[in-house]
Amino acid sequence: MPRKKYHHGDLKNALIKAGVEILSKEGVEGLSLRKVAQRAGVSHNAPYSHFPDKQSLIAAISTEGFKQLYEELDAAVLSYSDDPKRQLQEGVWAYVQFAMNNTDTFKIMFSGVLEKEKEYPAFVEISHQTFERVVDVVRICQDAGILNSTPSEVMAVAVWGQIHGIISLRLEGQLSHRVLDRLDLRDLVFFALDQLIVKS
Amino acid sequence: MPRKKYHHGDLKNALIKAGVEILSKEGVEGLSLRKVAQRAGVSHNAPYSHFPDKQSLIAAISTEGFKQLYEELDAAVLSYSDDPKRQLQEGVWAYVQFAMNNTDTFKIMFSGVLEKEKEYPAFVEISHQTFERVVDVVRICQDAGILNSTPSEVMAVAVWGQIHGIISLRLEGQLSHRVLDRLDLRDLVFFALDQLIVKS
DNA sequence: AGCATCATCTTGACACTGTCAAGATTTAGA
DNA sequence: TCTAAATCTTGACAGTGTCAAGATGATGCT
Repeated sequence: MPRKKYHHGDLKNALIKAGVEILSKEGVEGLSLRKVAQRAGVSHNAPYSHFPDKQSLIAAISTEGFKQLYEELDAAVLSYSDDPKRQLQEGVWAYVQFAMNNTDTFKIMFSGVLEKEKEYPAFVEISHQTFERVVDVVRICQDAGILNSTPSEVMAVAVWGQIHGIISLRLEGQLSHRVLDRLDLRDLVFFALDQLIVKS
Repeated sequence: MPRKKYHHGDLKNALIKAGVEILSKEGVEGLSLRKVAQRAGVSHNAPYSHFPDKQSLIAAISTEGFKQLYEELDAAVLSYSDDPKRQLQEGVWAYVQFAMNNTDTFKIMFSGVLEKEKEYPAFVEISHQTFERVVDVVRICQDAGILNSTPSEVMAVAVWGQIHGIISLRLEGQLSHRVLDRLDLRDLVFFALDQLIVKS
């Protein structure tokens, strides 16, 4: 494999991977360009050959996160292609699990650090693509009559926002014990989702 | 007023105010202890007489943000005390407006920087209090039959999560133009809220 | 082949950050 | 008034992102 070349071979990806690792071990606070470089075994300025600045590295990490999220979401949805409601539920649950298992990557993906002036087209594309996947599922559920027949994108925002909000509040520690003692996260999310589903 | 005393008189509050100002002018990135101190007209280490570290200042700023949010929420709700649905809608709208008008304060309040090991009791209290206010409104709506009669706290999480998620995605630039071109934010939020309301 | 160009990586420097230690100054309490 | 505490300043340190300049290796042209 491409280890030990002394133009390293595949920095950029090594840097992204190192970033993800630091993120999961030390959290968002501990993520610094210099530590990423050190962990990849290069000097503190090597990253600048591949990323113009720190934000670009973060964008790349976020992009990678979205790719993983997309795949897990897609896999979950495909597993129940004969049952629209189950498809919606398991897709949502995949989203929640991704957030819980990759807390800090998830936070960085939605940390508002991105998209100020710059564009990061790869990031924009995969996040759009992910949203489109949600729209797909919503459309299927609308066709099956378990979601209101509003424009699918609008309904998708309602669904996505619902879940994203709950998981965000959860990660913040903002969810009251009086709630979490009563229901575990899966039940809570499914309850919230049920509120959006038209009663048969 | 307490200006010009040379033990300054009321640093701590001056620091918090300075922090809020920097936050609104330079964003989260631009918020540093030293800049806060400079803006308050004291040396770079003066803040340490009032806050043990930067996180504590952030906690104080967040606490102040929650107080303001609580008041605006409360005022909106009280304005329509004869109409439960309107009460819910305008409360929600106050939440959204606060987020849009105080973008960076809002982000810091929910930035996950808080509540790691330390406690910040004032912050915890006002955020709990705010949540309780939401529960109140939810309970009123349940009594009026426009929200499902589930445990109020659980239903409140569904409502709060819904709105919080949409506004978070909005602040991230994650809301597709295909949605925002069709509906403005108020209509979008109200549509999402309507999905939670039982059809009469 | 040899050579020049270019990408990649290193070294060194700079301003800025959060935080600690020590000292100065003001206020408050006996 | 005198002492102790609270408040604020000065100075230092390691860590940060980023710029500039140089070294090192790979690539491609002749």
